[in-house]
Amino acid sequence: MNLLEDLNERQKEAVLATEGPVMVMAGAGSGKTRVLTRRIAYLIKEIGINPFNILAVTFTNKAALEMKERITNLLGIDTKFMWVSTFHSFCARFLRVEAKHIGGMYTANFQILDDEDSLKAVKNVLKNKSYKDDIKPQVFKTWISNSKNMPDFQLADPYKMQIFTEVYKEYNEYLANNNAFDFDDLILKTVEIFKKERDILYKYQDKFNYILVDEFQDTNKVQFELICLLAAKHQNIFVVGDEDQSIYSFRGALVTNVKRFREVFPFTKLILLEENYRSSKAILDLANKVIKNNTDRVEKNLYTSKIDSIKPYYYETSTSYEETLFVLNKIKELLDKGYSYKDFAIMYRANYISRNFEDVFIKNQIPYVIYGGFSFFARKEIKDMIAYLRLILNNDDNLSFLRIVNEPKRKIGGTTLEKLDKLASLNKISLFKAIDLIANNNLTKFKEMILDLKTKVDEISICDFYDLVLEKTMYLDYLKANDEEDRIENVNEFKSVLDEAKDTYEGNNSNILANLLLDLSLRTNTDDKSDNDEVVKLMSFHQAKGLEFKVVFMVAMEEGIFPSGNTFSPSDLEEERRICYVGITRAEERLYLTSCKNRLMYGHYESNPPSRFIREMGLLGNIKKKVISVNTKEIVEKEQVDNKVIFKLGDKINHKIFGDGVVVSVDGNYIKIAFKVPYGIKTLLASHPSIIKITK
DNA sequence: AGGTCTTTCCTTTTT
DNA sequence: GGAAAGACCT
Repeated sequence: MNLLEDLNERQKEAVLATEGPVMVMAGAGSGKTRVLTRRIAYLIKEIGINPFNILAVTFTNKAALEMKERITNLLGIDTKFMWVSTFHSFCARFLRVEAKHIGGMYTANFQILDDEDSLKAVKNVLKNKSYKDDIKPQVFKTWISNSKNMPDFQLADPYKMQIFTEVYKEYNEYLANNNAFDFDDLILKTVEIFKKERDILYKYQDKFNYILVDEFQDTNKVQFELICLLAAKHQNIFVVGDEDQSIYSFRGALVTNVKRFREVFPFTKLILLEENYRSSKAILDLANKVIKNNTDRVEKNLYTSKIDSIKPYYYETSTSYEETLFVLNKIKELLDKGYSYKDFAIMYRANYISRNFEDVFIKNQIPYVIYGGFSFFARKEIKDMIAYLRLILNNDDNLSFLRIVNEPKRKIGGTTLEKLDKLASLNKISLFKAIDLIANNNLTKFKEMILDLKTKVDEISICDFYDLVLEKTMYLDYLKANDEEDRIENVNEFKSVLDEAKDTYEGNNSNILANLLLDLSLRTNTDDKSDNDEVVKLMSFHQAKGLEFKVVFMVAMEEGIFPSGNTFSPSDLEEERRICYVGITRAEERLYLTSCKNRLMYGHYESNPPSRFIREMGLLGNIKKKVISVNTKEIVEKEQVDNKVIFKLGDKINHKIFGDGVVVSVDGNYIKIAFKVPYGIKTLLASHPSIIKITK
C-alpha cells in the first residue's frame, strides 16, 4: 500500500517531514492517529529505520494498542516488542533494565503501586503522626503527586508545608524500603537517571533516533523534560497535540508545554491540521463558537467539506427526571430512523449524573454501559489474588503479605501484626521470615500454607496452580460463603490473563508468573470490545476524549455542574471550556444538549441556570419546548406525579392545623415544612389534602 | 476481631 | 439519597 494514500496535503507534509523537530497541531477529528501511524510506517518502510530505533509514546494503553494494531495492518510486522507504549510503561521498561542506577534498595523487580496502594502507604506513614486527623490521607496523596508532577509545588500555609515535607520524605522512604514506585515515580526516576548518568542518556539518545509523542498537550513538567532529554541529540522529535483539548491540568498537564516546545526546539516545523473528517458543519460551528472565547490559544478553525448537516438542539426540561425521558425518547425515535444503540453516547461533566439515566434505561430495557469505574486489575479480589501469587513467589514481599495475611480472616489482627513488624524491623528481615520468631499458631499455619504452595508452582500448569491457590487459601470458599457472585466470576476470569501469559513471557511457571505480576499494575481494562457493542454508552467528557459517536447527548448543561462549581480562576474556566469543546467534537451527525430547571441532587432539588456555554453556542434563544409524550410505563408514572401539586424549596403553604409555613426540603413524596412556633419543622406527605400552596 | 452504627463525602482521574 | 469509610462497641 502507498503510505501517503488518502492523506491531505498537510497530513502528507507531517508524514514526510521525518528529520528535525515537528509539531502538529491537530484539531479534533483531523486524523492525527492516522498521521502518527503512517509516519511510523513510512520511517520503517521508506526510510529504512529499524523499528527498535523508534519510540512512540501515548497516554493510554488503548491508544498505544491501537497504534500497534494499525502499524501491523500497514506493514504486516509484529509490533509486540516495539517501543510503542504509554509514558509509564516506557519508563517501567527502562527502569527494569537500568535498575542498578536508581539508587537506594531498588532492584529490577520493583513493584508499581496503583492509587489504592499508594494511599495505603500514605496512611501507613500517617499512622503515628499527631496531625493525622487534621488532614486526610487523600489530601496528602494529592499533594505528593502534585509535588512530583508540578513545577514549584508549594503550600501557602507554612505549617502544612512543614508536615507535608515530613510525610513526603517518609512516604518515599516507605516505598523505597518496599522496592516500590508509585506511578509518578516511574517518570521522575527515569528523568533523574538520565540527568545523573550521562552515559545512559547518550545510550538511549542513540537508540531512539525518532521519537513521536501523542496528545502532547497533556504532558506534564517531568514528561516534557523526559522528551527533551531523549531528543536533545538527534532532534528528530515529532509531537502531535491540540491545545484546545488539554483537559488534564488538574493532574499537572501543562498546556504551556506547547509554547515551550518551540522555545526548546527553535527550528520546529509547525503543521496545522484543520480539516475535520468527523463532524457535520453545524456541529463544528458550535465547537468553534465556544472555543473562540478562550483567549490563551493559537487561533485555529476547524472546517469540513461535508455540507448537509442536522442542526444541534438545546432542550431545557423542568426536572432532571424529564431530562432523562427526553434522551430516552430521542433514542427511541432515532432507533426507528435506522440508528442503532452503539451510535449513541451520553456525556456529562460529573459521573454521578449517570445514575438518573441508569435507572430509566433499566426500566425501559435500553442496553447500556457506563464507562469508567474500577479497572479489572484494581478490583479487590483480583488484587488479593495477585498479592497471594506475589507472596508465594517472593516471600519477602511485605506489601503483599500485609494485604492478604488476614484475607480471608485468619484471626491475625492488628496487635499481632504490630508485634511481627517490630520483630522484623529489629532483625532487618521480612515479615514472612519474622514469623519464625513469634509463637503464633495462626501465623505459622499461614506460613506453611504459602510455602507448601510454593513447592507446587513449577509442578503443574499455571491455571491448575492458580486453582490450587484459590482452594488452599480458602479464598474461593470465603467468596462463596458470602455469595459474592461477581467476585467469583472475576477471580475465575483472571485465569484467562494467566493463561495468556504463556505466550508473552518465557521460562518456567515461576518466571512467567513473576514477570506477569510485575507488569499488571500498568494494565488497565483491555476489553475494548465494548466500543463496538450494541449498547448506549454513558461517560464523562474526560472519558470521551479520542472517541466519536454518530449521536451525542451532552446532558446536565447547567452552571455549577458544567462549568463545575469548583471553577474559580479564569484559567479554570478556560479548561472547562476546552472540556466542552471536547464534548461537542465527539459528535458526528447529531448533537443534543440538555439542562433542567430543577435537578434532584443529594436527595433534594437544586436549581441552576443553563450553562454559559449554551449561550456561547448561541443556542439560548433557541430553546426547543418539547412536550414529552411516549406511551411507556415511565410516562404514566410521571403523569401521576404531575397531577399532584409539586412543591419546591421556598414555597409558602398553609396547613389546616399548623397554619402558614415554608417548604424547606423536598424528599420524594414527602416535604419538610417550617411552621411557626410552637410547631417547628414537620415532615408531611406532599399530597395530603390539609396542605395548600398559597403562592405562585 | 469483627460486626453494626455513624459520619462523611458528592469534579474530572489516561497511569 | 446513598455508598463507603471510620468509630464504636462487645
